Amino acid sequence: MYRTHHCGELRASHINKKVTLSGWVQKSRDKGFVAWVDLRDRYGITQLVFDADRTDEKLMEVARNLGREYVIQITGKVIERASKNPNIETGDIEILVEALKILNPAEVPPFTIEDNTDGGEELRMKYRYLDIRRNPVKNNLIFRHKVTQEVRNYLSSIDFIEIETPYLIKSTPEGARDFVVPSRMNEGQFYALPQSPQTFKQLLMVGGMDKYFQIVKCFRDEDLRADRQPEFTQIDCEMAFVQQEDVLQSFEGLTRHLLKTINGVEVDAFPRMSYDEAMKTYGNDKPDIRFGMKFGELNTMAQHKDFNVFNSAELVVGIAVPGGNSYSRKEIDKLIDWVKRPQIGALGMVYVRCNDDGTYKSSVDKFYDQTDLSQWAKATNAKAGDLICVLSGKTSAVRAQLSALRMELAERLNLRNPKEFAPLWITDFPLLEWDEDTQRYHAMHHPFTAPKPEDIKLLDTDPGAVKANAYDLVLNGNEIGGGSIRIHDKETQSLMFDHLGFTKEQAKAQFGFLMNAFEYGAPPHGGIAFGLDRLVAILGGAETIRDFIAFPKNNSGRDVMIDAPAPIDQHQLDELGLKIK
RNA sequence: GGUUUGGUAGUUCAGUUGGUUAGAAUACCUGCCUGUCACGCAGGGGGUCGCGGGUUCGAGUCCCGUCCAGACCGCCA
Repeated sequence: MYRTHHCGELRASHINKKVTLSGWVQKSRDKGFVAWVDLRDRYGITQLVFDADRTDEKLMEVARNLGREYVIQITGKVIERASKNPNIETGDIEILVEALKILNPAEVPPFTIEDNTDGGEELRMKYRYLDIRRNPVKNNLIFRHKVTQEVRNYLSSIDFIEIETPYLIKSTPEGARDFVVPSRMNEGQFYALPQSPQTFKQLLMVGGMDKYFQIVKCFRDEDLRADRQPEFTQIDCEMAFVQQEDVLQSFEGLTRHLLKTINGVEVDAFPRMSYDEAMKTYGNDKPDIRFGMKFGELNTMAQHKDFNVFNSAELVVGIAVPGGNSYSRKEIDKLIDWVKRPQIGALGMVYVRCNDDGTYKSSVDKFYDQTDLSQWAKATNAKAGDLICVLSGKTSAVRAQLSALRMELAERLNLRNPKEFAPLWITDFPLLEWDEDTQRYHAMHHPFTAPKPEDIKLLDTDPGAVKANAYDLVLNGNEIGGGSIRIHDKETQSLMFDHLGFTKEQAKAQFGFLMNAFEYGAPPHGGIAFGLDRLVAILGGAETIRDFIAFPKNNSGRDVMIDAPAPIDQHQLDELGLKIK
């Protein structure tokens, strides 16, 4: 037997008990007359004591030579500490060791296994198995387990069934790039890994499994970010015989359950906002509504003077920065430089200082008087002491720029409190989106999303104006879930493929199985998928999802621990009938 | 594909205007220490300054190229 107890459970009530513990050497402190060793496992730390008076001389010598991260097993007696440590759970007791066995010695680890490690990101990823021994990483993985367990509990309690769908499926041209897998038995042919189990869950609805969910890996071969991995986990869900309202209610329930059980937070009914309103008010389809700084559109009150920059702009829009009037000229110039960075791309920024005496001082005083500026202040909801930042230009670009500025300023002003949770439904997304590169419309969500019935007539005349029964769930400025009511009849589906530029033959080749299924009694259905990694990170109050993934990939999609991806043998290539150029 | 920041001891970093033998902290090793728990004290070892080229009397420092890593833009139905 390797252990009778774990390293986090012994208390004063165990005094005089003989116990066996196994774990890793966290640290030893040798005072000469006495030496202590902190023994660590997943559950905590227990102090071992070796004492010149009470410990055998040979054992004392072994204890002195233990290195960090040695795996050892000890047997000894639980005794009361002469000086207690109130900072740890087991701080009242220690183990007077009688026998010690080194189960496995260890090299000195490349970084310290402590909460505040000295190791950098890259090194920790290379030795992720050591990183996982550290509390912050370990606790994040346990946290993730709790979240997934609550998801399964809740969805099961309302009759959802978890069903696995295949990983080796077919590549489709729409959407993200696929990861492809060559087939040895079918030379020259390829599977693709799913970007989501979308069509399979719809087929499960046709199959009568009217409430399905799955916690499932999905794969997208696109460039990475701090919150994006090439393989990621979704909580994928679908329901039959439902309208949009049913889906929103069910998954508002799930989200509320998670906030309550995981974070102990009770949230009121989630507010809802149309896509158009979100874009107009926040310049963004995933607004963080924990703070204000709403957009004020200024076209009517800024395009009547000789300021050509504004007069020629499609949109003039501003936000009020709380307390921003205290910024120095230099700080404002820096802000202007910030929005002019290529990543943001604004050509410039007009600002208005809102003085405490109710007057205004702007960078465009040559063109606008106090009356104009006071109207701007009203439109942006600016108070005395604020700073109004105004951008202008093409609508879509300006909204993106001002939205980026809004988030940056909120970050600087500490308005993004990770302990506060502000969920928000965004509804009524456009069905289609114009793509400049390919000069055609693309599905904004995916090609199975149902147009709003009343908008179908617009498909031929004004495709961009057609709205869909599609929705996103936004939490603190992050899209944590998105879904839609799906098309469930063959006619509408083939109409959609038409508008997306598929020929009849292409549609049949790609999605014939789905069109066929729709001929055999497909029920009305819809669903949603949550990004689990991101959801867990946000509930955990962190911004980077890598901290909540046991073995994540780096910025260039590499696993630096196993050094993947890697070339394969010529033999393997030959078997697969592949040739590297 | 683009913009940008970085790469110096095991690790995290400093290194000024180009100038003597490249430093600190921590980790590691040795010794001391009668209750430590971020133990303390004394001492010690440890460097291809990412790589290649160039400018210069002289390059960690300047220039060019390249590799690697991070953040962001494009991309992510």
